Amino acid sequence: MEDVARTAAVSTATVSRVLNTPELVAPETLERVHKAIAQLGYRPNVFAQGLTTRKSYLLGILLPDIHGEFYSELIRGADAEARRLGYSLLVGSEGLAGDGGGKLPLFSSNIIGFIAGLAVMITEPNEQLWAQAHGAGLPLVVIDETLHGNGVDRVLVDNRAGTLEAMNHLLSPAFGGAEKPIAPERCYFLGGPKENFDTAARAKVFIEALAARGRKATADQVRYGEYSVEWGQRAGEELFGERARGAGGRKGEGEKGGKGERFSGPIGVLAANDEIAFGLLQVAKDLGVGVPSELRLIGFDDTRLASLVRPQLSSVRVPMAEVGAAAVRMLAERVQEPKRSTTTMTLPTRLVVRGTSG
Amino acid sequence: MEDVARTAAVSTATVSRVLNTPELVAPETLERVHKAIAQLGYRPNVFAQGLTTRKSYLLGILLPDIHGEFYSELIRGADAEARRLGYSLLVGSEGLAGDGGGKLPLFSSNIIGFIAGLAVMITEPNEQLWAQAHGAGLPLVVIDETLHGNGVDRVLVDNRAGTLEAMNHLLSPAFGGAEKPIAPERCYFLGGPKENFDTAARAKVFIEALAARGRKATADQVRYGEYSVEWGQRAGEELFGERARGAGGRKGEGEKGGKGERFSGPIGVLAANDEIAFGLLQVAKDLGVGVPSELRLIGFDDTRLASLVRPQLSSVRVPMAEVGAAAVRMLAERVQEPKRSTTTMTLPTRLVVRGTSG
DNA sequence: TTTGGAGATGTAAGCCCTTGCATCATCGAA
DNA sequence: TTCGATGATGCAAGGGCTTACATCTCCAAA
Repeated sequence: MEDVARTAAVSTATVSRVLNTPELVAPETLERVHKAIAQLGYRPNVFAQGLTTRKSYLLGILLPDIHGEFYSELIRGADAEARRLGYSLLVGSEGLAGDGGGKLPLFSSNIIGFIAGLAVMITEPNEQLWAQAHGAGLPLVVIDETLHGNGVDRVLVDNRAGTLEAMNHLLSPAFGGAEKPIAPERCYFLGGPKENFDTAARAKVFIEALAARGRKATADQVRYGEYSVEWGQRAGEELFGERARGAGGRKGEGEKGGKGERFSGPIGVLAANDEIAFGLLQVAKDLGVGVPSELRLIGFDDTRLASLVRPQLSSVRVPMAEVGAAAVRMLAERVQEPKRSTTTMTLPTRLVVRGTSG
Repeated sequence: MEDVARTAAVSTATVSRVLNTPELVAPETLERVHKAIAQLGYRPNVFAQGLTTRKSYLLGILLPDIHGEFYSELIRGADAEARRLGYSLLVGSEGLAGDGGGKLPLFSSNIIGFIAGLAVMITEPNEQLWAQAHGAGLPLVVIDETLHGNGVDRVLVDNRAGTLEAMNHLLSPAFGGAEKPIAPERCYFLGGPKENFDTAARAKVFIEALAARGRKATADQVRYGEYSVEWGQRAGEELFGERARGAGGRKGEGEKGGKGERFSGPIGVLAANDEIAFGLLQVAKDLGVGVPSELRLIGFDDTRLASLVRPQLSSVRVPMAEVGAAAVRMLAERVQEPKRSTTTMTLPTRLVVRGTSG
């Protein structure tokens, strides 16, 4: 910087001003300094800058995982917004941390000091992280969980509306009566992990929707597993296995409702994400179960997967990119204005009807 | 830091030593200082640290995209290795940058100064980036391209071996003669973008493999598109559309080899990645093309997708996580020892045979 | 007893910027 | 002509840490 100053015959203060507040510098000086900078290839030292300004343009985002369409899209939205606002985004994930033995910090402490704020999507309770970050006085935004009271900015997804819409689609006569509704006792919910916030919220609404039609959901109807294709497949095998047996198929032990059940009407399944639905769909096809004639299936998230499979998957659209973007935006606002009152933002969901639900 | 020093009745230098070179500090002092640190909740200022040590524990990795199993896995491997080595990883991508209008830097210049080194996987030539990063004197590792001569550390994937193995599998009698080989003129290569390094390398070997069997590959047999399911689908429709027409199907214009060709034996397809293969497979099923009886299909990368679809996809395994890890490792080594001679590392590939290739 | 060296700690310079305040030149208004 | 604004620039004080070098203790060897 001194070299630049000397070359341009100004003081280092002026060089700094050229970079930070050019409107305070005389035009010809500006040009001279710019020339010197270019000529010497000068790049300001970000550490020194950080040291004096105590500002950082790095935001962090912590996700349960980075795999899959869902998180990719979320990251994309978050990153785009961060760039737009002049920040960079550092992505960490539990999945990544876990590789090292489960005890690694989600961000190495090396990095935490660089970060101006942190958006956290920890879908299962994680008090330790919470305490650590909150204790460090780091601006925080929580994605998609309602934990921790109201002392924090939050971005939520309207699980209720989306699930309700899906259930209505399965359980109610369609407009004009073109489709027959599914009987409440023939509806299933295939969740992710039971403790997962989204799964819990969606299961709750599923149960309520059945209750509203006078059916108390059995444990059988609400199944928990994980957010994976494999679990969807397993669940499908169980489900269709049971029904096949029930219909007088193999083993001949009609322990479930007796023969003929399979053909007494289609079953309806709401999956907690598209991966689960995908797995289920695959098994259905393998077993020759007609979709949507015998199985009406709705996924969740409306990831790319939904339109890639055949028949295309009906799914509750969750605006993943917007979630990421909103989180970053809120975070940036809080970073710039640490004492503004906390906000909660709820993003809408909506059912996208495709082939698997008739 | 001064507070800590005062509390522990030592100088700031000793506090610093406690943190950086504890072996130089007397045990009881060590304990006293640690206690003071804990009590005061002291956290060193990373900017000041960076300013004095001129070291950073941030590595960057630049990818064409972050979507999809391939890059997720690559990132996972890179991140795990970075953590293991005490670094953190910052991920950037062309896809992300593109969101902002295509002209955004892949990393905002805010951040570039924080980074100790950069791993770049730019699958298509990008001189500008190259010049920028290299000019800044930033340690660099190039992933999966052979551009830029030998002046750089590189991580490569053995496209040749994998492609060759796949082609042998398609074109040669299987061990024991259980499977019939595909005729060379009935083999197709479905590439990604023509300029893409990997696609180019694989296409080259594909052509060579045919040549070795006396068949000069036609433009028809080597098709370029993009690395997407959609392109796989489109390619499939073209391919089977042609053959159906050729077989005297619709339109009746036998412009391709006359009727009966469809049944004169199966065709073989090598896709440049699993997504393309997935799209093709889907269309094949839609059109009632038997797999593997009429279509023998091999994908590339062996992503999770390959074992999720039915029938499961034969695919050339590319060790994605290892590629990421190797890149980070090389980068860290170069950061620590800037003038060591450059290395090129080639990671092995191998064919994983599953249902789609018989 | 003296002395050299090892071990522990302190002193202070330096890393590279930003920015409040001081200085200086210029110019229009009184 | 003088004076107060105004605009442009310089001066220098930090900001929090690391580390070469200096200092001081203590102990073993001479």
